[in-house]
Amino acid sequence: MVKNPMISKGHKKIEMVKIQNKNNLQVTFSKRRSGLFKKASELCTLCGVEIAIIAFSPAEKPFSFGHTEFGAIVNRFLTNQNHYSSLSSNISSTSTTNSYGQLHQNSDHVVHELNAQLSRLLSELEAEKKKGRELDEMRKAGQRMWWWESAIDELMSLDELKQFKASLEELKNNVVLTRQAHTMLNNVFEVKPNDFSTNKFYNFGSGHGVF
Amino acid sequence: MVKNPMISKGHKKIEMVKIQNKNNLQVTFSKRRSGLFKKASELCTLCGVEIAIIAFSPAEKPFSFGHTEFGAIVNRFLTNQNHYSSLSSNISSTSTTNSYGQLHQNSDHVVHELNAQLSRLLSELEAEKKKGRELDEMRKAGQRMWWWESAIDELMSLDELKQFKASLEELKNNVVLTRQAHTMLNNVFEVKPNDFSTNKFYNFGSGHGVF
DNA sequence: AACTATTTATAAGA
DNA sequence: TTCTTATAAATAGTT
Repeated sequence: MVKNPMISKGHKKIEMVKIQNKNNLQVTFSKRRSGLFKKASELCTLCGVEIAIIAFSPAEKPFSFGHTEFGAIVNRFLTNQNHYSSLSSNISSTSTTNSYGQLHQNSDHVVHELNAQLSRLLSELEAEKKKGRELDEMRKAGQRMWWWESAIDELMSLDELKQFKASLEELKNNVVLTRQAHTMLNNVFEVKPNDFSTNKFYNFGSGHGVF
Repeated sequence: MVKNPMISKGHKKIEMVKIQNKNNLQVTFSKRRSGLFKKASELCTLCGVEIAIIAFSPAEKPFSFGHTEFGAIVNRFLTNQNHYSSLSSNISSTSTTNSYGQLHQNSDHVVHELNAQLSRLLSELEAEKKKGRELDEMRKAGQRMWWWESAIDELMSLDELKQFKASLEELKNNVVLTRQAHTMLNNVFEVKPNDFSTNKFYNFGSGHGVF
């Protein structure tokens, strides 16, 4: 439309193939990740829905968009496995700091995310009142932000989850059990779906530590 | 078609608040979800990174964007628990029908639980990528599509995971064990982080079924 | 990090 | 639902 001596200073359409130049790739990732999270935030606000995103950067660093409880569930699971002190303290003390640190570097998007946070807070609070427990835990932990954008320290606990699973496999394959234990193991490993609401062995419906 | 040359038929800037009109909200959700997933797809292609998204529609229906392995890992986990016939078949055949009802009944918890699932699965995915084996299996299995967009039937197996976990808790609390079993159970429930690479009990590094 | 030409997304209407 | 189109928003290349 505008014709002047400085033609085509704007961008060109880019081919949809992996960017080879490392620097361009990093810049594009940052820009587009920000754009993606902004879009997600807007969609959450406009439609009142839940969205969670995990994106692994070219440097394999995980970035996420979502609810604070996202990582807290994993934390709670690990806590239930009796190593609360080593993991939970680490998570709660570092995630908040890192979240804010990263967020300050992206004030434009913080505005959007906080807007989404605020608009959703009211309706979220109502739902939480009915439930109560988990959100109270989060509040006590001081994690009051709804939306965050940061590397996910919590995900680094994957190794523990893998080890837990491996332990279960070993248990299944090798343990010598009493008859009672054998029955229970059968329940564990050959459980049938949709038939447990009245079975006392499976009534752990506290709402905590689902997995 | 054009009927009036310059009348404002185009869109207007919209306020970033929740849309009240149900119909508009649904339309906007669909459009923007598509846009979000497209952006994610482009980011994946351009930067060669992994991204996964879960978005819950206004009707609490889960939509996801991610790698095909996303759901495959869940199935693999369940399969490894030796109830393949009862669970996997159920998942593939009935979850589509039954799952939505379950979601409606426990949407709050499901959101949190799915988030936890997502975090684990993506971490798992990251681990798998480094090893490469699972990806190769998927390719050989003919699942060559990178990206998909659909309701997540695989995640509807969450109830089974909960029951599995509950069973483990019961086992931990009540089983009468041999010394060997007791040792193994201690390993399972009191496992210490980052200390298992040399422990034979935890050497299941086949690349399969990490969690 | 900021700028801007251009592409892309999308709100409203058909 | 899908298509169209005016306009808003995102962004590639540059400074």
